[in-house]
Amino acid sequence: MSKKVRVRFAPSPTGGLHIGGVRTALFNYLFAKKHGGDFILRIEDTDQTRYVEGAEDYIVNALNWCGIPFDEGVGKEGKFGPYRQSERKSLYKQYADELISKGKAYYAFDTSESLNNHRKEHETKGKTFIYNWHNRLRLDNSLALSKEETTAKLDAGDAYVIRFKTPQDEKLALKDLIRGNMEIDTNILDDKVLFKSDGMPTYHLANIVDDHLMEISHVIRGEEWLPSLALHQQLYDAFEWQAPEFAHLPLIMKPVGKGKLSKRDGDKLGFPVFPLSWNGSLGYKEEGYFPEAVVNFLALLGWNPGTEQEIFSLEELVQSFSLERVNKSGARFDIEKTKWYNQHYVQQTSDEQLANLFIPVLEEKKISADKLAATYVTKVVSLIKERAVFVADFWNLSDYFFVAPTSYGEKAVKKQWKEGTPEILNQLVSVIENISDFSSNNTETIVKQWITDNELSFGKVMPPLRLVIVGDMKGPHIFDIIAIIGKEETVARIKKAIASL
RNA sequence: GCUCCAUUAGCAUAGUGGCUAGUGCAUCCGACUUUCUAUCGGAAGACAAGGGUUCGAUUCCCUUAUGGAGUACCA
Repeated sequence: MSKKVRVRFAPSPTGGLHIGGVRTALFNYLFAKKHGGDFILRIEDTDQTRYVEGAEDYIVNALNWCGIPFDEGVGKEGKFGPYRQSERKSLYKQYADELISKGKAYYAFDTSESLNNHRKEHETKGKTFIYNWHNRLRLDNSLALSKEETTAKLDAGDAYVIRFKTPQDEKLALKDLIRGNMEIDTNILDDKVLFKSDGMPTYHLANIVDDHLMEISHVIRGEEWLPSLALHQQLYDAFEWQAPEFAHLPLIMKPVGKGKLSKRDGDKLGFPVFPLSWNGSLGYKEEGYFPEAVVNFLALLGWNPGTEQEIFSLEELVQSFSLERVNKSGARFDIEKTKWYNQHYVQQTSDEQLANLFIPVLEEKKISADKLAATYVTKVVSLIKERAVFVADFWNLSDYFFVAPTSYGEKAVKKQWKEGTPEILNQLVSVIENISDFSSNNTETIVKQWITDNELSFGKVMPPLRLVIVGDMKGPHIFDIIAIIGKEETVARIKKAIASL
C-alpha cells in the first residue's frame, strides 16, 4: 500500500514501435500518473541478433510525440540505471548462479539441433516436446549428470544454458489485476531457459531481476505475456522476492480478419500502425493526426470509463483511468473511429491555430501573398473546417478561396449550365456590381430580392453561381464564399465562366 | 494437440438475477443548406448454442462452438 507506484514500459528495440506498444506505454503512463508514481522506460535488448539501429531513438521520440514522456530511463538516468539491459549484462549471471546454488535451476548442455529433433519427433507423433520433470533426467544436463561430469563439461568450456527447474505436482495461484485469479498446474510447464549460451539472460530472467532491482510495483504488459506469468511468479518465489502486481492488457486485433494487429496490416489496409513514420510506412503524425486524438482513441481501445464520455484530454484520462475497467477480451482496431476522433480534435482546435498549420501548405502551392494573410486564412478555415478530418483536407476543401477555378466539374456543368444561364449571370453581374456592402447577409438579401423581383427561379441562379465561383457543386454557404473572395473576384469569375463555358 | 483467456447489434462497448438492454462509429430514411463528403432529426439492428441453479437468467454454474494468446538459447 505504502509502496511507491513505479511502472515500466520495456520494449525490445527490434523495429518501430507500433500502436499496440504505444497503448501499453500509455496505460502504464496513465496508471503511474494517476497514482503519483514514476513511468520508466527500459530497453530490453538481450537478443543481440534482433537489434535494429535507430529503434531505440524511435521509441523515445514516439513517446514524446504522444505527450507521454517517461520519468526515468535511457537518457534520463535515475538511481536505478543503466536502463538498457545490454549494459546490465554483468548483473544477471550472479542471479542465475544463485538459483543454481539454491537448487532451483540447473545447467543444460543440449544443443539446439538435438532439441529441435526432439520437437520434430514429438510433432510427428502428435505430441508436444516439453523440457521438464518427466524427461529432464534423460536429457543432457547437470541433473542427469554426476557432479564430476558437470564440472568437467563446464571446465572444458562446453556451451551451456541455465534452465529453471520447475517443480512437480504443484498448483500455482496466480493473480492478475484485470483477469482475477487463475490456477496453474506446474506439471504442464516447461523448464524455461533463463540464461543463454551467449552469456546473456533471456527475457524472463532479465525482466524479473530488473523489475525487482528497479523497484517496479506494477507490471502492466500485453496479454501475450500471460502464459509466462506462472514462470515469473515462480522466479520471484525462488529468489524470495516480493512480486509486483500484474496486469495483462487485451490485444489489439486486426480491423478485418483474424489475429492480432500486425505491422503489415497498415500497409495492406492503408492506415498507419506507427505513431511516427518508420521504414517507409507513414505514421499517425505524417498522416496528419493530432497526438491528442491518437492518445484518445488508443485509451479507449480496451478500456472505458464506464460513462458515455468518449472525448478525453490526457489529464482527464489520468483522472479516470483504472485497471479494473480494462477489458478482458481483444479490442478490434477501427480506423474509422480513429478518424472520427481526429475530426473531433480538428473542430476543437481554434481557427487561428489551424490557419497556422494550413499556411505552410498554401505557401508550397505558391499562393499569392495577399491571400496568405493570417486573417484571410483564418476566415477560410472557419468556414471549411467543419467537414475536415485532417488539416491535409483543407486544401481540397478550400482551393477556390485561393485560386479561381481553372476547370468545372463535368457532371455539374451538364446539370446546371443551361441555355439561358449566361444571360442570367450577366444580369447578376450588374446586380452585384451595384452592391456596396458586400457582406454575406446583405448580398444574400439583395440577390434573393432580385431573383423574386424578376420572377427567376432560385434553381436557375444559385447552382450556376456556385458552379462558376467554386468550380463544382461543393463548399459552404455560397454568400459566405463570395463575401470572402470579394466583389471584384466574384465578378471576374462569373465573367470568366460565361466566356469559357 | 496441450495450457490459459475471452464471447452483448457490421464494429467498439455500457449495463442488470426480474420494468421498452444504453452509447458511439458504420448503415438506411428525413430535414436543412435551392451544393455536399458537414450539421440536425429519425429508423433498423444484439445478450453464440444447449443444459442446469432459480419463482425468474443476457447476468451464476457446466458442456459445446467460435475467437485470441502462448507453447524458442524472441521479446
